[in-house]
Amino acid sequence: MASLNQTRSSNTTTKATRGRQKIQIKKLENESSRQVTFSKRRNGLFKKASELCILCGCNIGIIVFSPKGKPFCFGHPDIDMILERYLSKNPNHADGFMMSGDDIAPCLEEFNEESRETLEKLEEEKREARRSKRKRKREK
Amino acid sequence: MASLNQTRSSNTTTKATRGRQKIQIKKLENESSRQVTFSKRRNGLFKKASELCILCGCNIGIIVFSPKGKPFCFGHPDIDMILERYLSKNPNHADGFMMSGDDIAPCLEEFNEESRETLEKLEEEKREARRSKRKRKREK
DNA sequence: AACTCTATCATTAGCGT
DNA sequence: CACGCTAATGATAGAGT
Repeated sequence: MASLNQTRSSNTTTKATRGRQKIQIKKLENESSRQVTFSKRRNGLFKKASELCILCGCNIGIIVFSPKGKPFCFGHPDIDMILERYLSKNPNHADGFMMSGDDIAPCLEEFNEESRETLEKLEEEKREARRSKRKRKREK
Repeated sequence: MASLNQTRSSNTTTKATRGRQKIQIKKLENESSRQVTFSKRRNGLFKKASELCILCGCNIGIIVFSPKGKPFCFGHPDIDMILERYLSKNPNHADGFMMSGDDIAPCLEEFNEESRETLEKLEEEKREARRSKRKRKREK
């Protein structure tokens, strides 16, 4: 049974599209693609939130200010209940788990190429390690 | 070139794992798997939010109350700024775009098997239509 | 600007540790 | 209970309409 894995090798067959391409997580400078991405990903985010609510029976509130400053909200059961509950429970915002966006990804302002590249190199190494591990496993 | 698509037919080769399985978006009744899913998906949600912030330069605040009532927050630049901005801009919560979780997916309480199945049948038909369309295209 | 489409990348269900 | 893994599902970049 011949390996058919690396068919699609190239040049004669033209693909319909290049499909999804990998992107860097950095500010989109092109105005219109930023707008498109904003819509798509905002929808994706709200969908994820909705699934989490249903799967785990939890309550979630999300407020998004678009680049232009327009607010978009998601809430289950509804955003105001979430806010009330949050504000009454955390009058001084003391307890509970708190995460700033900067914890996961560097802040926009402080973001620099070097640290991004370092992070990516690490991720790529991880993927590579995984790949070769899988390969070795198959060869056993 | 023989079709290799339906290899993996079965019984001799044992896979390491069954991999990710499709699930219904309905409340997880098993306590521990609900807890695991909650952690995983909450992290996923925060990551998505963080990427959206960076890509589009927008501000996002998220408040999640776990099934047990513990609050988890995400905020860029930080949750309190988002809340202040939201509350001052929308003192009576009138303008802006608002979405309840129920708009995307049926509310937990009102969720019934029948409507879920209907929705799924529709999705499946959509997928099927897409598949056959693709096939026809290939045959041209 | 909101849709569709496809190829590709990213997330995660179900197990093990 | 938080992590690691693999195979699968799910999200989406880029292009077209």
